[in-house]
Amino acid sequence: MAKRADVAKLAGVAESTVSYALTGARPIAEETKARIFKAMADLDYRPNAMAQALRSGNSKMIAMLFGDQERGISDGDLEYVLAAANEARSFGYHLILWPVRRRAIEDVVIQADSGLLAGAILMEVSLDDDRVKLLKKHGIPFSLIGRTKDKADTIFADRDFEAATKLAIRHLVHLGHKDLAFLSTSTANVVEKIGATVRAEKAAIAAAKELGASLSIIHSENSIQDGLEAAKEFLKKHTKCTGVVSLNAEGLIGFARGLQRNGWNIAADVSIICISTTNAGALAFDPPLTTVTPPANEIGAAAARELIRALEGQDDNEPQKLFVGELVVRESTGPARTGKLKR
Amino acid sequence: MAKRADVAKLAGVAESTVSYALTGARPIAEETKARIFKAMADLDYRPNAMAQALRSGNSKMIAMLFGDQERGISDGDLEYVLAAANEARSFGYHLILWPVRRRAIEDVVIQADSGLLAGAILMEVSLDDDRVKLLKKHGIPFSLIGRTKDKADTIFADRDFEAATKLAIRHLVHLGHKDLAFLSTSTANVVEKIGATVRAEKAAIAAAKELGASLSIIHSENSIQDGLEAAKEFLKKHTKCTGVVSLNAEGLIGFARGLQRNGWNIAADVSIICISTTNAGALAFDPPLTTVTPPANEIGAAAARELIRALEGQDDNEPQKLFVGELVVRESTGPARTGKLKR
DNA sequence: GTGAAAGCGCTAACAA
DNA sequence: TTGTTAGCGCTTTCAC
Repeated sequence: MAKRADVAKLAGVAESTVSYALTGARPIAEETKARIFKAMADLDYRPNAMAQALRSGNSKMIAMLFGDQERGISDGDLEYVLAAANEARSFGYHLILWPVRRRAIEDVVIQADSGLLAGAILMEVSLDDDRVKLLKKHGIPFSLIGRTKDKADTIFADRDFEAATKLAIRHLVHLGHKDLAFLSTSTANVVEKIGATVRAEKAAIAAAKELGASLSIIHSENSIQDGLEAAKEFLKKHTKCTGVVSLNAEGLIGFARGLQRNGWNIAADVSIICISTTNAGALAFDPPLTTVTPPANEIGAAAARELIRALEGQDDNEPQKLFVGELVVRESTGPARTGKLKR
Repeated sequence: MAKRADVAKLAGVAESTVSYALTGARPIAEETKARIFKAMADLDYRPNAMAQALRSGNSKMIAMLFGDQERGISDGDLEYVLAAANEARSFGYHLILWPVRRRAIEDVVIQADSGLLAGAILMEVSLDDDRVKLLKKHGIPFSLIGRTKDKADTIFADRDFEAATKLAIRHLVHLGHKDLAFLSTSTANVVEKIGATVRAEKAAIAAAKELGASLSIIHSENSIQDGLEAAKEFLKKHTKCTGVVSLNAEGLIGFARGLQRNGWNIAADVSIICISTTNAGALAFDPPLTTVTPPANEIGAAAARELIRALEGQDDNEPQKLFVGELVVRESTGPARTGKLKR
């Protein structure tokens, strides 16, 4: 593989001149530049990435910290990761996918200290996240998908749960629904509270109040089995609710199934809208699910982009961005029932 | 950040001695070694990864080439990727997630030439894959998830479609099914034939023959909509079939829905088994789907492991591995119906 | 059992 | 506008 020195020799210039021609950090005579580029092409020259990284101190690698072990992986996750990888590539950066248990973050710190990592992106951020503290303490640049409670000096891309939830609730209210339920994971006994859960619930309560609807909270783990249980609870205590907003995607599969098994008709008897499933997941439902779809692409891309901008010392950044997502009306929502259940 | 020279000075030895203490490539007096490690600990020393890579010519980075744009991403994909990333980490390697259109592979070659990449893992391999040829031509080490037609000198981890399909068909035959259908994507007009499609269909035909069942092939794109169409075709032409084996995961959602809408009872009227969905996907079905689940974890890990072994010149490798997957009997299969349909 | 020194390929301060 | 040179931090050959 040809190197800088070979190019310089062939072009009849100094090695540094080749460097400057490449970076443009110094004016080079057009004619010289042409000779240099010709030489590079002739030799099929590729700058050595490791040498550049060593010399410049920037590896152009960012790690995407993926906490699998804890709560399993969900359909949507890949979209965030790919979006971040794509965005990183477009800036000449590379995304290292790093599966890491919450407690094994030290490993990442070590690799950052070793110069391998320029920065990191964290997913599944909890409101009071030890990992964030550790990265801050070690001065490792990072961005979040999600956000902590204290968000000063933090780069993040997260969902605007206030707006997303309001979009969902307003859709139902416009359809004439007055009594709503909100299906979500409980945060009561969890030490590491995920921001999404806490914020979405708070936002749902506020939006319902503002839009003049009643709201019952149904807490249930995000699994099909637990969703079935939640349906039982709903059938016992919340039958006057005609509209359900769900933050649980997996759980909603069980929840809807539970209602259907009891003879309920989705849309006709009860409207259901999910604010956290992918479009593919929504279409797998029968009937297809109305959603406020998380803009995973935009969020993943923003997390990568803003981290890279910070790494490069850009000043035109918007380090804290919120994304709402789009209301996609499919067939699981309809006008509030007025008479009896259709069962 | 402390470097080798600092450690050497503190331990009162030469820089090279520190290196040898670390690699063990040369005998070092126990007492010296102890002093060195003490110094490293005191200074919280981390070897510089970039310097090591530059000097040794091994970046310890492997790229996972993820061809998104073409056929969309599916639920199971993340599992392969994470497994590979995990396995790579356990060898001290890093997995770069590289979203790349089929035609943009040159980009990867460039980065390999630049010393950034030690090797690559390819997914969604077609029987006659240009990318494989290109990587071979450029001498870039790689492994495949899937395999090409000509598999000489190629490292791969793939599914054993013969065995997996036979497992599925045998399960049905044991339940008394004699007339089966196989649901899969057509390969007729596709230039880049994905190995899975071709091999699974061939294997299904062979297994049915061997086990004494008839087999109708139903070709349908792998989408819910096309699955619904396939169900119509099934209801028109294949009503004597009592068992269906599907290679399409997404498409099967539509297919099953189409049958159910027509009053068919899954399991009672027709048994359905899928050989390509995740366990999570199987549970989202109603009734839960019997599957021969692809061992994505094992396959992803093997692809990474064998590539790394080859990179390190190990000789105890098994570069070509096939994985069957496990038959998980859930509720979508049952004894073949004898009398009328239950509709 | 240990040390000295050359150099991997590139960048940037200094010099002209 | 261009050239010279000193390293970035590590490995490894050669020498003792």
